[in-house]
Amino acid sequence: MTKKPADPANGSAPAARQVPMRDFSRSLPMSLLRAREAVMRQFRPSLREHGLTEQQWRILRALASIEAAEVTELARTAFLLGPSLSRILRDLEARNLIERKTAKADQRRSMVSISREGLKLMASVAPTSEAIYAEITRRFGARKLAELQEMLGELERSLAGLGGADDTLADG
Amino acid sequence: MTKKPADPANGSAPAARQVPMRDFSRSLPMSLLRAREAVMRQFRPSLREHGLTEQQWRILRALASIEAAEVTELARTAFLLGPSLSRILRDLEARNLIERKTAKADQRRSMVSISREGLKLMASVAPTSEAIYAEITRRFGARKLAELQEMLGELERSLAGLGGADDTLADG
DNA sequence: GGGAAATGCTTAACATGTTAAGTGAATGCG
DNA sequence: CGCATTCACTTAACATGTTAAGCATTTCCC
Repeated sequence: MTKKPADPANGSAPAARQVPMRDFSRSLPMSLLRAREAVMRQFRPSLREHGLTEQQWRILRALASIEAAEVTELARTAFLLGPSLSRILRDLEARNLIERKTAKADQRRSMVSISREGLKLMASVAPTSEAIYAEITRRFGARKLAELQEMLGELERSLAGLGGADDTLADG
Repeated sequence: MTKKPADPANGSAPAARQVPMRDFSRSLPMSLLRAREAVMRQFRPSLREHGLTEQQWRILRALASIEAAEVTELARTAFLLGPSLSRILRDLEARNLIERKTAKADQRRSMVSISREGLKLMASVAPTSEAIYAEITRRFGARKLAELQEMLGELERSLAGLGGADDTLADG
């Protein structure tokens, strides 16, 4: 199998490269996607055993660290879009893992917090999760991991304010 | 509002950190997700104007560079799961952007290739796409970009063979 | 005060991610 | 040959991503 398509030294390229574009497999989005998938592949089975998806786990973690939050704030913290979060909160509430109550001062807002049961679930998942993270750190190297995170942060910052079209977000 | 929750210097932390775990916002999956989103945010509007999703674009690019491929090979190249690819190919075929024909030697396999119309569409999208990529490269720095991609590749390799549970993939 | 605009959240609609099951075709092997 | 197994791909079912509407509530401002 060891087949290497799109070899630039190919004397008679059999029809490839019909549109002028950089090599597909080396695009930044692909690199990021593949790397992330390699990481998440490690966590998914453990989460699944506890009946949690990656996003549900993100929400519980976010809630456990900030006590209570409005939906919009939670969306920003867990990096989820409003509609996704809305659905997930509905399900987590039905499973009694979170609690909601509308704010007194502003009927539009609802405060979300993790329930006692949610905390118990977290406590049962956290050890495995931390162990996996430790193994990843060990394999890749703690220093390199820190460097990588730094670069990812820089990339994010360098693209901030290059808004993707019609948006006027700019945030606060 | 420049609010910084989970401040470690907070004299009377109001209930946070109820489960022992590293800081949520600094997890590797989150960093990768945020970085990728920052990048994709740049491309999506342009793709959308041409009626393409990110994944559809990936498939067209993959096909344009390798001429024709079996579905499974295409899934690996475009980094998509079988079911996703199956759906997308159905739609792309209905839009006459790709062509399919079952292999003679093995009726199970189907060979997929990009159509003339698909190539035209690609040609109309590629310039904008390349320009966006160039701007990203300019902002972040070409050298740093190469470094980042190298690290991402290393991360992926260092986690290969740490299979996510019951799998016996190991591939070839 | 009162209506237009903004805000916070939810629903809707369509596309993909993820896992499991299904279908038809090819292979292995007794 | 016959049949269980494997293989390539598709369908199905549920969850999330993404964009656009919808619905209260609140704020702005005359």
